[in-house]
This record gives sequence, C-alpha cells and structure tokens, in this order.
Amino acid sequence: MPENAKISEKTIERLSIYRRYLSDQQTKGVTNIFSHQLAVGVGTTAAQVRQDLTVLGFTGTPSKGYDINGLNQSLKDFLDTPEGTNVALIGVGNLGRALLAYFSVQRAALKITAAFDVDLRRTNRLIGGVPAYHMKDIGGVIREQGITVAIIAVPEMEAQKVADIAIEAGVKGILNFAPVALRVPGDVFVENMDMTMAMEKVAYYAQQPK
Amino acid sequence: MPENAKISEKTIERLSIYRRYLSDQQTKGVTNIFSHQLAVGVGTTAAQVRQDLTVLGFTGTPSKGYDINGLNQSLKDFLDTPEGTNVALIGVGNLGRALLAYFSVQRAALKITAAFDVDLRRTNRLIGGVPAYHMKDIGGVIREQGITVAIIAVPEMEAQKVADIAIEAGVKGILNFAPVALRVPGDVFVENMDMTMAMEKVAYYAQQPK
DNA sequence: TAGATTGTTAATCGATTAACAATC
DNA sequence: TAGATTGTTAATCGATTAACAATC
Repeated sequence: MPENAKISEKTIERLSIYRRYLSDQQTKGVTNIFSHQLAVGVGTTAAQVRQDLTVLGFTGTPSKGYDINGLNQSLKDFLDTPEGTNVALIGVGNLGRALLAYFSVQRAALKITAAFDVDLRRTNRLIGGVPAYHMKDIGGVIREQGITVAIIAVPEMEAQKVADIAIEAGVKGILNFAPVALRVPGDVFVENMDMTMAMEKVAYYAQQPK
Repeated sequence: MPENAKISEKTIERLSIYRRYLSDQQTKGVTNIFSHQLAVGVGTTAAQVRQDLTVLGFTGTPSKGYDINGLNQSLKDFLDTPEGTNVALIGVGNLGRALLAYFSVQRAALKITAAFDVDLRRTNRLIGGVPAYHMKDIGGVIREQGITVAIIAVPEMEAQKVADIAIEAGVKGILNFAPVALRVPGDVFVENMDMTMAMEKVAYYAQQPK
C-alpha cells in the first residue's frame, strides 16, 4: 500500500464491509470471487470493488477473480494493527451494555478491555466479562492500557467532558453515540452514530411518495 | 417546499441535526441565531447551513439571522408527518431493548408501538412499555397499526427474512442494525447502522500517523 | 449610513461510473 | 483462440465551498 496515497472514508468503510462478506464466504469454503459477485454481496458495483481493492496492492486475475484467503489477509494487514486494538467503553447504561455484548463476539483485533461509568453499582466489577471502573479513573486506565480507541455511550451532557479526558489520556479515535458535535483536536478521528438522526431520515424517506 | 426539488440524503441528515440543536437552544430561551452560530453548534459551515435551510422555504434576515421558533416549526413541518409515525422494533435482544429505552425518550413524532421476537420469554407482554409480539404476528400487527418504519435488530441470519415480511406488510423504511446488505424493492429506503464497520473505521484512523 | 448577513448562483472539489487495452 | 475479467485512466456526476449583489 503506497504510503502517501489518500484513501477516502467511504473506501475504508467498503473495505471493512468487503472483509466481513469475504470471511463469510471463506467459512463456506468458497475460494475465489469475481468483482461483480462481491459487489452484489455487499450492495455496490463491480467497478467500485475493483477500484477499492487497488488500494490494497492485492491483485486479481481475469480468469479466477480474487483469491479469498489472500484477499482476507490483505484486508487484515491493511485494516488491523498487528498487536490488536484495545477499546474503552465509556458509559455502561442500556446502550453501553448492549454494545459490550455486541462487540464481545467480535474477533480479537478489536476488543473492549475497559468500561467506565459514574454509577457505583456499575463499577469495580466485571460487566460482560470486562472490568468496569469509575469514571474518575478513566485517564489512568486508558494510559496504563495504551488505549487509543473509545466508544462514548454517555448522556449528551457528559459527552464532551469524557471525550476531553479520554483524548488527554491518549485516545485518537472515538465512536460517538451521544447526539452532540464533539470538539476535538485535528489528530483525533470521530465517527458519529446518531441514531435519532438516522431514525428521522428513515421516517422522512418512508413517507416520500417515490 | 417545492414539490419537485431533489434533496440529498446529506441535507436531510443535517436538517435533523439542526433541529435537535435548535430545540436545545429554544429551551435555553435563545430566540434568534445566525448561520455561523448554528454551523459551529453542529459542526458544519455557515454556507452549508444557509444553503440547506433554503429547502425549507424558511427565510432569515440579515439583521437577526433566523427566528428559532419559526425555524423549528418549519423543520417539524418538513421532517415529520402530521399524524406522527409508528415504528416497529424487530428483535428484542440486548440491542433491541437498548433501542427501546433510547427511543422511548423521544418526542411523539416517532414512536415505537410494537416489538417482535421469536423468544417466547420476550413476547406477549409489555417490554419497556411497548407490547411485544411473537415474530409470527409481524405481518398482521404491522398492517393493523399502519406501521411504515421498522428497526431491524435481529441476528444477521434472520435479517433478510424479517425485512421481506415487514415490507410485504407495508413497511417503506428500515433502520437496519444487522450487518448485511438487505435486498429491498426500489420504493423501500434502508439506512444501515453498521457498528462493526464504524468501529473498524475508527480504529483505522486512530492508528494513522496523521 | 456602514457593516454584517442573507439568498442564490458560479466555481471547485471529490467521489462514482464508464471505458478500454492488457491478461488469463 | 474467443470471451470474460482485470487494473487503470478518463468522463461524469453530485456535493461542498466561494462569491456577490440585495437587504436589514
């Protein structure tokens, strides 16, 4: 992968989706796949797939398409860090606990290794197999574990505050479920999962005559 | 709002975000706002805000900017249906119950009025104040209640099947939490909330030197 | 009035789609 | 070989940003 190539967010998103689909195919024993098959599987176009895959430097052949094992390895090399990534979950309410369960079934490359809350009933014990700490210990624990990614699942009012603390402690990427625009330094990446907005968008298009 | 104007998804997303921010300001007693203030509040640009707001046909003034009460009303008229929208939640596992709690605090325009699951322990009773039915009753209940929007929070394997049944019963918009590309007719809108993809994207950018 | 902001149109930017020679 | 698919470049499309006369 060329060091100075600029790869769009959309491309990264699709690479992640390709990987999941290809892993599924791999477990089914499929060994090769053509760009248009992959495209149908994930809901895009063959041209898009081919263009996206060039960023990996992984190459297919006109007769066989892409080797799924090799392509999966390339996607892994590209998307994952060799040593895996520790993730902090901030906020262990209804949503937080659901996320804990959701991400616990993931492969080891991304792993929630610490959870935080202000509620004493949810701290200083294991929740879903993950140690839950009091919010006041965020900075220390993140630093100790070398955590660089955090999931924010706290109420709107608290989100900016916990983001600031997490970033101060070394976090460089945030998956934000709080419905606020976080103010962060330029070297910190924020992805917003705005469920209310998504719901309103769906409702809007559902009511359109089309 | 002009009948034949084509409005991009991105614009709809921002309108939803503007509304939430403006509602917050409204409750704080702020009555007027300039495009650049709104832009900072939601994390976009003033030019973007002004261009987006033109789709409402709601107009500001150079001296006062936008009247927040009036703008909120315009956004409501644009985004909401007069009679409100009933939403079905399909899948009452960890994530489904978290979503039930999350959306129960929303204003009345969007309301989860029915939940569905295959697990008998989660059906034929109220969950979070919402009647939970067995999956086999989906079609009937959706039809009876005139539901047009569904949230899919079932395992990957079941997602396409429940989507097909919901659409057959009249659903026109789906908020899909299952990590699969749903195949739907052209008049059905699907918004994917792919949490694994989002997490991988965050991890990718967190590890970039930048 | 002078200055700032508006609505709106034009210019720029970036992403998607199409095209095509090279390859198996 | 003939046919289909590949990598890659060019054309198209759409969204964002900039510009500016009109307005308060």
